[in-house]
Amino acid sequence: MTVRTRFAPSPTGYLHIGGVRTALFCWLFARRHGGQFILRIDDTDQQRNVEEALAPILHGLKWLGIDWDEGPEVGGPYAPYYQSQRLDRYRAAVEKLLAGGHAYHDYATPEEIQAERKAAEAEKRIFTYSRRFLAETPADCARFEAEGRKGVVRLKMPREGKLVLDDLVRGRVEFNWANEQDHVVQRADGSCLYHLANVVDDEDFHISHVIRAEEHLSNTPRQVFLIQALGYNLPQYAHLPFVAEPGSKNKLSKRKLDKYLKNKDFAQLVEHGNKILHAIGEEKPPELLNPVMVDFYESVGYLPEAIVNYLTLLGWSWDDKTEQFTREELIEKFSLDRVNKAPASFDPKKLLAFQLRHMQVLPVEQKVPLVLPYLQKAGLLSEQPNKLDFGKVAAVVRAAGDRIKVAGDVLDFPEFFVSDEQLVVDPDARGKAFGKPEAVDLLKKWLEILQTVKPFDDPTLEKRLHEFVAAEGIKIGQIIHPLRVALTGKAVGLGLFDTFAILGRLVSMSRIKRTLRSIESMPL
RNA sequence: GGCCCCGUCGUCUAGAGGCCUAGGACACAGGCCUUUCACGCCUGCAACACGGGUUCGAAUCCCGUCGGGGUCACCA
Repeated sequence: MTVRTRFAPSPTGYLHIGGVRTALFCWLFARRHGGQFILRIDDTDQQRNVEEALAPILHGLKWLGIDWDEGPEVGGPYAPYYQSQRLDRYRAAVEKLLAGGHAYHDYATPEEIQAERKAAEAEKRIFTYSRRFLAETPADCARFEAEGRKGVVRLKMPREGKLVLDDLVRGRVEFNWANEQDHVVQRADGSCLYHLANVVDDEDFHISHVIRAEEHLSNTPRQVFLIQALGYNLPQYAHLPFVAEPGSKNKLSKRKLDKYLKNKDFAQLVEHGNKILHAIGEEKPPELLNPVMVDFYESVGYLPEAIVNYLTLLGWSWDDKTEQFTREELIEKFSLDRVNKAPASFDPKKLLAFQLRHMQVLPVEQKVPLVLPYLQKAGLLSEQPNKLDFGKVAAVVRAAGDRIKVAGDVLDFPEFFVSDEQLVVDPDARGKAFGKPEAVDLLKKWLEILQTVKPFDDPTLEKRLHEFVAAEGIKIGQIIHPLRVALTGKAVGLGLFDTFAILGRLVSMSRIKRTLRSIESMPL
């Protein structure tokens, strides 16, 4: 049997982190078994512009490398893949249901149904529709319609027996048919409902494995009924636990950002992203700067590999120690029977840890293009960088090493890309570094030496500074800290000798001189 | 509330009757390295929800309790 899985987003304008996780598992499973992954668009009942609301979702999936074999943009043998274009299929299914006696026209008003439901609740018994407005013949229909009633089509659900389902992640699950309602499949206006559409499409697309979020588990009986009534093939089901809020078991939701911000780790994540977006002038309104959407991670410079790796490990594991996987390894190793049943809460700190690991394996040449756009958007690098610019960026990236965790972190080091005049000096750092009386004197002496350092590179500079320190009988910190502040305006940064080498002799010396002048004109 | 699902360190998880005085990772604390920061290294803290069974033996099987979540639409 060919494995065919599908992800069926509805066009909401953004890609939710929990949604991608589901898509990822579907994709991984299909790839693992050499099958197909299908993207279907659940756009029934969609008022807004579908293409517009779909674009960010497709973009997000592509960014993560989750490619689809059939669906929007690529088409496929069972097109169309938009539900809004398949309405005739659903209507045909309704006719078949009616013809087979598995559904009936019903003329009860929503209020009448509601009243029955209330009554059942009051008597503490399971609500079962009386079917008193059921119409099985054209004559019945005509009679109700003459009363001005509008008809819907309801499923004639079984009222006894049970459904036994073998779910690929949850194992055996049982439902009593008596608890199921006569669900509506076609509205009074003739349009069809999701569950019907869903089942028809899965059949039409030959979906072999329905892998979806746990919230659909309770919907499964009615879908199974539909499948059986229509004579379709029953797919295998796998209900995934959902991604939960940080530190809780509640489903992660994009609307509760305010609440999540009270979580320290989450607040830190947003703050980190905010800083980067601010620097590149792409600040977003708070509702769009939302780490619940994958777009956030792309815009601050996370690696898709890291997100994929982290998300896969959220609910799935390979063994008791391996955590870092490449995409290929994931495809090779993924299986549904190692998917956990309990919801897993999203941990921003751990995501960052995965990000670091994936950054660490990238050579400098691969990090440079990642980092370039951030420098350009921040106005620190020309749109058409020359060879020299590339060299400098590469040098900064190399020297920064693990300090650049996400691509946007390169903006922590603007000192290498601004002129002396533009250099921002942190007053605290300045005060601390030059508070010692000997600092100015040492800086002046070192400036003399600097002129003669040849070649002006890391090892030579280091050697000369150590000699200087020995000759002066000082501790290395006494000179290193003032120097760093003079060169970068900050107390923290790259290694001092890297800083010298990247800045070059000219800039280094001018920044030291500038600092000396500033101390003289504006003592501490 | 009915139905369904779930319940191992703060978090992600390993664990399919003895390998468990419960392992790994992130986080946290302390230390080391060091030129600041990041990285790295070492050490520590820390969990089988509870109660009954079954068994020579249970985190693992059964029952119950409690707790958490999902779902109950002419939404998807």
